[in-house]
Amino acid sequence: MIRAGLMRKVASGTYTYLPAGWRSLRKIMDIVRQEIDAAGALEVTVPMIQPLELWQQTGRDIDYGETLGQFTDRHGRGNVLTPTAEEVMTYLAAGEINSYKQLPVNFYQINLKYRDEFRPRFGVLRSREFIMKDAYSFDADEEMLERSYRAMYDAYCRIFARCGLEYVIVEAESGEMGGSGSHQFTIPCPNGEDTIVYTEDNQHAWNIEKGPVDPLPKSDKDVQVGPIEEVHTPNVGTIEDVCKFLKKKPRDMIKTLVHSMDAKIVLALVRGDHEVNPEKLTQIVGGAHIELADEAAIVKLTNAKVGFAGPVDMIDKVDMILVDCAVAAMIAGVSGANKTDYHLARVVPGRDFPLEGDKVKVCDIRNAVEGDTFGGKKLLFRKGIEVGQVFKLGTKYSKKLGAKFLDADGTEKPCLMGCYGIGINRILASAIENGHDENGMILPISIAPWQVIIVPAGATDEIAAAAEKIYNELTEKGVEVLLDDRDVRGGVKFKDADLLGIPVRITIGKRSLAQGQVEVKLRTESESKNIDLDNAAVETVAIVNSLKEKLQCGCSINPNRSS
RNA sequence: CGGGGCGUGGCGCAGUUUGGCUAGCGCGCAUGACUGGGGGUCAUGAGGUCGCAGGUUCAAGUCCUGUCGCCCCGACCA
Repeated sequence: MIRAGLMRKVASGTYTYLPAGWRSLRKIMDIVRQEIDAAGALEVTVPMIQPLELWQQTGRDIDYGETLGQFTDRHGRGNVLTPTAEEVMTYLAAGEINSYKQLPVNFYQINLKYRDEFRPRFGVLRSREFIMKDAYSFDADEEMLERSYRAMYDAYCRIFARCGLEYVIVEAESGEMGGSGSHQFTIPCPNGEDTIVYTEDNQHAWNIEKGPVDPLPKSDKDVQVGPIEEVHTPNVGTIEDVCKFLKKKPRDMIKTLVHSMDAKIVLALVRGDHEVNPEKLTQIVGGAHIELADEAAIVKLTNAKVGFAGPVDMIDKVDMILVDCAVAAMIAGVSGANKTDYHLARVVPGRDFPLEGDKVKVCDIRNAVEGDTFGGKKLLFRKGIEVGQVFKLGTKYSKKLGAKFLDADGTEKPCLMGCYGIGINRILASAIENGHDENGMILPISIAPWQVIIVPAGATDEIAAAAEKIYNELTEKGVEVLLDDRDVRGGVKFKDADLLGIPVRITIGKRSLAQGQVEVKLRTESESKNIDLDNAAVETVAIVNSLKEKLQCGCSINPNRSS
């Protein structure tokens, strides 16, 4: 994006958008605005600098942590640089909404957001400042919320299709009841930050953080395993080292991860080749804050150096043991011995540590991996960029900020809310990520900075006049045209036209002009064709229109929604 | 926050180890000529507080101290 002259970096995570880049962003914003308006939402704009008190009322000044940009003004008042606007929008609604007769209503804005990212990276994909469309719906009951939610969901589908993007809708909350409280819209892309897990029939997709997996079958219960055995494993604390040392595979290991939940200790057991999924852990412990214990706590618990923790004889020393289904399905495995430089071989789940009891839970606590299934269907993986999310908030904010209304039955109730975000910059970034070749960008016509570029190749008056003529005609017909009238060689202009990714190029040269013709070439094709100068404008309009019609990339994986 | 690296014309870098004379190179830029369909050639020229502050020294881009900024890697952030 920097090479193409779309933007320049000012500081880590902040960018200046140059004319071409800003035009693209504006076109994306126009599409978003049209579709969100059409879905019935009302555009407003709220301050970027918001009073800290509002954020304290919802507790999000703490929840957001250091990502929340703050400063104190000269009066000593706390201010927040808005990363999102639930508080202020709810505060607005609290003042405006009194009666059920005013509902539903949906306020949105397209505005700069700020997040003090601990580490901005991937260029514009994770920047400190970015443009976001954020909408907030206020409803009287579940059914109304579902309609508001659905309206946004559908609008998002239209938006991404119009932007010429292939997208995937992932279930962001594992929906136990069939319906889901949140969906993410993700653009598949090898460089994406997120990993999407989806079933082979394309019916379900999740973020890896949420993707459920079927329990693995327990193989041959009858196999007799010898007694547990302690083995000396000097200085081999990691799974990899232990495997090498004992000539085992990671899948034969039982990995024991000590977690702390406030003062409580929780053991999480997963197979050596699996990864614990913190999101699933949080879910299982009922949303409590749970994290990997620090070294001191591990040493204290196991009486051993880090790397030698194991589940055997631990049940009385910890508050909970969470056993991943895959571990429960193992016949026997190798685990730490809770003794520095020792491991235990032939540890049998159920025999050498419990699989049931008050403090024990066998459940799904790991990331899905290649080969896993869900509902019997194979799980597949793709990287992606999250560009939008729709979310049912419920009454979390409306209760705390007093967004209430008087219902038809005369009782006062908090509004049911939903929030809906789209990252404008990320749409552009992912369009480029998925649309480029060695010569530069290949942009969909709906978001390219210009639809057509005119390249006069040669410096004669005739060529300049013809270029001017087509430029004027196309502009009159409402086509967005860029005329490259720089005094540089043709090759330079061609390179730049390709780099910018403008879908249609009209080249005017001496040879073809002598026959009253100009050349038209699409960015996506290598061959050009000649058309008459007199018809050039008309034919170009037709080409532009057909490109627009061909846009609909659509959704490749769409969860089968119950509603 | 931890680990590593880098700040020198607009951009990319060399020079720093071992202090020394006028701080170089490529690209870009300006002017002119030749050129003119995929980043052409030649000539001439402009442009630098060496991140900032202090110190050592006869002498600092180079050594010392502090400070600021940026990049990369990792602790995992909706």
